[in-house]
Amino acid sequence: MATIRKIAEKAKVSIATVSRALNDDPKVTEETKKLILQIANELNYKPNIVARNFAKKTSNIIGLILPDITDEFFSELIKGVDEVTYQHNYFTMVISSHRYLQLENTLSSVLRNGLLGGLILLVPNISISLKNILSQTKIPFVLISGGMSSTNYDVVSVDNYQGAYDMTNYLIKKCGYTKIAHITGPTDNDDAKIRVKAFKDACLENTISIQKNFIVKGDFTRESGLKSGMELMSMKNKPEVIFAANDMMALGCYDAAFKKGLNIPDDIAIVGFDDIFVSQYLNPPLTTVKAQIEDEGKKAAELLIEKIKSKISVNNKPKKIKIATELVIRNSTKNIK
Amino acid sequence: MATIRKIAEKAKVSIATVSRALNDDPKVTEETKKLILQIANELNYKPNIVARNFAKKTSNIIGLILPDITDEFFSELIKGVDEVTYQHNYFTMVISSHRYLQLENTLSSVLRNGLLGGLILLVPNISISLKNILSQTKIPFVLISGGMSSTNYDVVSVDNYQGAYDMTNYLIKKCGYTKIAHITGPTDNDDAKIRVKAFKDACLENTISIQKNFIVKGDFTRESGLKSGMELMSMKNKPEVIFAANDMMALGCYDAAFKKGLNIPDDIAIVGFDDIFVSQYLNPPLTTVKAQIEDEGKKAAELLIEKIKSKISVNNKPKKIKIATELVIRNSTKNIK
DNA sequence: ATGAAAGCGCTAACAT
DNA sequence: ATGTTAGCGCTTTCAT
Repeated sequence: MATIRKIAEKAKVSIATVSRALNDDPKVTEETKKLILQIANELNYKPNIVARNFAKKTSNIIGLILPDITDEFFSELIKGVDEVTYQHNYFTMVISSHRYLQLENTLSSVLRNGLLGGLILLVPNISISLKNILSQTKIPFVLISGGMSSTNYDVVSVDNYQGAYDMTNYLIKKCGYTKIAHITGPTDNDDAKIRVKAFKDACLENTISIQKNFIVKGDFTRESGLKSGMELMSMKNKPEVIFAANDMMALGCYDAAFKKGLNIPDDIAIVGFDDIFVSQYLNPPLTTVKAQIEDEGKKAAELLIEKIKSKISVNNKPKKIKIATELVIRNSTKNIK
Repeated sequence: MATIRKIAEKAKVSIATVSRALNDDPKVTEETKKLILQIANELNYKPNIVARNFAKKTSNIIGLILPDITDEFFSELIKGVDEVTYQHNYFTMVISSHRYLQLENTLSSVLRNGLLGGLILLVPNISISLKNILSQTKIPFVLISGGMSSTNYDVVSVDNYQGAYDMTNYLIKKCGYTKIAHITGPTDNDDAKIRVKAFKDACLENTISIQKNFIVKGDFTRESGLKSGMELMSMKNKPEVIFAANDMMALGCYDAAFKKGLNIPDDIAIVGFDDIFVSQYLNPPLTTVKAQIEDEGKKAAELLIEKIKSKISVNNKPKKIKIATELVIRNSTKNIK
């Protein structure tokens, strides 16, 4: 395997010059640079990245920590991240926070083993223990998380508020619904929290009163959608439409409607959030909120690399990037005005 | 940041001893080992993996090279791989072979930059140029690929033959269809090739004659499924059932049936291969062939790690692992006997 | 059982 | 503009 030493010998220069030439140092003559590059090419030289990272005490590997679940949009997210890291000559390392190990453990080992030059962290919320760990690390990171609240971190997030707000508004203003239920996500999930908030705000601003029992708890799974959907559909005075905090739960509501023998949208309308692949194929196709997840990955990676490259401006204000959402109107709702 | 040197000082031993203790070398006294471990713990020492890999000229990072497309099962595959690499103290690095760069370029840089200790490679087929590159590398690898033909490589593959054979058999024997069409995948895709082969074999063995124009080319996309489906459904003497080589194309056939005003399965039956998430939600739910993709990832990773750890037995026969498939009977076919 | 020292391939002062 | 050299943190001979 060719090393800079071999190149140096062949070119009759020092390894330092070779290193400089390879790194395009302007202090090297064009002539020698050309020679060295040519020899490197002949020898089919590939720099040893491990040695380089080790010597520079940096790393061009970016970690992407994902929860230990399979989610449809992970591959989109990975793709987005990888696309921009790749363009900047970084590598992407996908790391699951495994069930046996809490996120905290995964993090604290990964943050200090020298492997990573930066970190993108997908978390349901920004907990105290997370803050503790993150406060100890020197490597740049950005969070992907639903809430971007008051933290000091750089975070990119789907614009949950706008998305849920628009949807609720659409339900009220365009469709004319007044009896609107909401199935929430997990209580510790920031995306979910913000979606309820926006839902409530939109109702209030349209002077739609929110029945307490029209807001029921879910956990983002299809099963919980089924369960909560059943609950809602069994009420004597049932809602006209159910806004599930994500599409998977909307799916569960479809199951519930089927069980109840209710027609969508005539007997009960259903909408979701996410626009997962299946949603367009449901019967009827699901009205939902779509976010560009690949874009979220890209934005996170861009922000991270910017942070890495400008270590100076570490005291910049934390950046909060929102990924725009868009309403996808299909046939699970109708105009009842 | 604590290093072995600091630990050595505190423990009043040499760094060599610390290194040994940390690596559980039996030559170190239990006593000193205990002391060193305790100090390491106090200092919150984390080994620098980059330094270790560099010194040992090995790497505990396993590369997983994926094509530059988003596919639903990538995240399952990644999960499977990561689960076992993690258990063996390896990391998983996901690498897309980017569109600008051919797989060959991605590979040849990644194979020699020292970053990876092993490689899992997902490829549509095993081309000559791929063989050329792989023949030059010293790092252990395993392929995930449809065909496992005559190559000298370790490869894990979905059992395409059995899956497609079973499906065809089911169509003939259980349902009683005799006019069966097949939409193939891309011509250079080994999974696709084997599926056609199995389809033909099963027809022949059941003395079902195969009309030439009943085998039409597709490319695994929904659009091609629509196109080929239209073609098939427009024939004066159209097939009773279409076996699409994957679910995405079956989806396209659903679109075609809709356009043609044909009822599934009464006017035309449709089956697929893969069992992607959406298939169960189609109307009617799609009969298809399912493979455990997460398992495929696990198997690939296990095989790779086995290879890495037993560098000696490099001359072993290449292993060929098949991931079992299972028929998922839903309602896009019916008994016409 | 432990220590001394070389070295992995590269970068980055510091000379010249 | 180029060379010399130390050193990144660790493993691994080779001594002892």
